[in-house]
Amino acid sequence: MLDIKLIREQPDTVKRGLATRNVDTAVIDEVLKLDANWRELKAQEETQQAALNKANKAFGPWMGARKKDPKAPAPAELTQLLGAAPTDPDAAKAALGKLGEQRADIATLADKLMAEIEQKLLFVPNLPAAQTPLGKSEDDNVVRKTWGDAPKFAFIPKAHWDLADLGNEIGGRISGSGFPFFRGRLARLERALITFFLDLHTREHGYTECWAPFLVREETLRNSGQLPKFLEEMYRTDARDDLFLIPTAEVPLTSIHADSIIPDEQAPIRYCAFTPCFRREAGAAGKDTRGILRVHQFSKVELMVVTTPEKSEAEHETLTRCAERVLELLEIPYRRLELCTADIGFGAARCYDLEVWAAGVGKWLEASSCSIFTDYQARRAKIRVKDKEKGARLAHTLNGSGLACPRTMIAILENNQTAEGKVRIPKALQPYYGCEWL
RNA sequence: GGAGGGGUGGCAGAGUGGUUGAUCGCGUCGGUUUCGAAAACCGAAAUGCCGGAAACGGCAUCGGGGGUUCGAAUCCCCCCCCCUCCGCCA
Repeated sequence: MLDIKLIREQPDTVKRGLATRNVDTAVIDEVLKLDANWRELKAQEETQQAALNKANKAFGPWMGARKKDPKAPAPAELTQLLGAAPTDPDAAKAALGKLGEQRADIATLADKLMAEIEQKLLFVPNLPAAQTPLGKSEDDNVVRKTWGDAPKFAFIPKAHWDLADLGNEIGGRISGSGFPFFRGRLARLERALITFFLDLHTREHGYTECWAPFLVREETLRNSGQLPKFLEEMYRTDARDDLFLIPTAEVPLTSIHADSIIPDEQAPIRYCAFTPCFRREAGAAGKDTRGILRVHQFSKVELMVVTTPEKSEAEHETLTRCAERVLELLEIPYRRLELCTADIGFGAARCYDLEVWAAGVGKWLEASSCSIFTDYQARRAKIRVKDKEKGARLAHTLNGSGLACPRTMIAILENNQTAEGKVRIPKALQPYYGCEWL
């Protein structure tokens, strides 16, 4: 969520930023209007409340005094608030009750306005960082680096669906399209990849391994920004439980420190977790659907970091490097794309996509997305850091895939194939897979 | 699923309708003392929102939401979480 104070103080900056993301900035003016209204009502409410509090505080002692002397005069606070000295406690009660109702009416209005403001802000994405390149569409993303060489073949390389049995028919029968069913070699390869990813990040990159729930509450998805905006993308259980299947481990990981304050010296806190990811892909029907290019359930090892605003920018690079390292060890050619303002994710301020080269389909495929959210998620999830001099302030969060299995698997299959249709397992993965050839 | 017990400040733990933002202890920070430290003593210390240049003032917060009341940490209702026992089950 964006900072309401920033919207108040620098509405034009906010609008400019949002405009670069192709967001209709009218919402900012609506929020400003509601906010001005809200503040006025809130001030009224609090003034009234302050007066009532004073009067009520004096009430008890008055009752006590009347026990000794039934003629004890009403305290000044009461007289002042009511305009005249009340004759007896019951009259005072009635009068105070009326004033209390008036206050409650104002409070109800104020609360309604605030709810409206929040409802609007929940649909407003983060502001892009200054470094994020301006752009109108994904075509304006910028290639920041390229690693490795695309393999050369003396034959026409096959697509992954022609190299191994993806089990799409079986999966389709038991769950529907977009649910591959691996048996034998690919199942083992999937497991090898997951273990390899986790071992690398926990042993060499300093991430704490997590095993998180795959079903979460609505509130948890709100914390990390998937809800309320992306409801259509989410699998949801029925009303008995009303839980959501996570679209990424980012969701449970981001909420680990929700509603809490972390001492600065503990930052950065780095987590990684394997989870399956569930996505309805509601808007993407028919696009890149062959093989396992786009599926409803896939495995992913996610990296997630909570840190201070001071350290977050450097951490973004570190995190991205951790993901790139996986690709380098697996000898997969990749490029780092910096997403432009039109293409960065909802909560992100800045984002690198790592795309792997897949020789069979002849495309760059997104295998990782490394984002810095600045305080956007932290504000929703109420994650703060605290330092003696700087006091408490919102934390910064980051996350990135390290990596997603299907796209990594596609690259391995397609890039390492031989003329005979065999696939060589990358050296670093061989101990995990158990042999050199698939 | 059934029965019971709990959720209070960084931790621990009082408080059952009226100056309680909340006793005491531990921990933390500052000071006195000391060559230095420990101990002792004195003192400080929550978060959010609104107003203010600031000092500061106001409001809110005792798991969350609603209610009763002039007034709620304290009474009532709903929800969530944790613990114990029973049942069921991988």
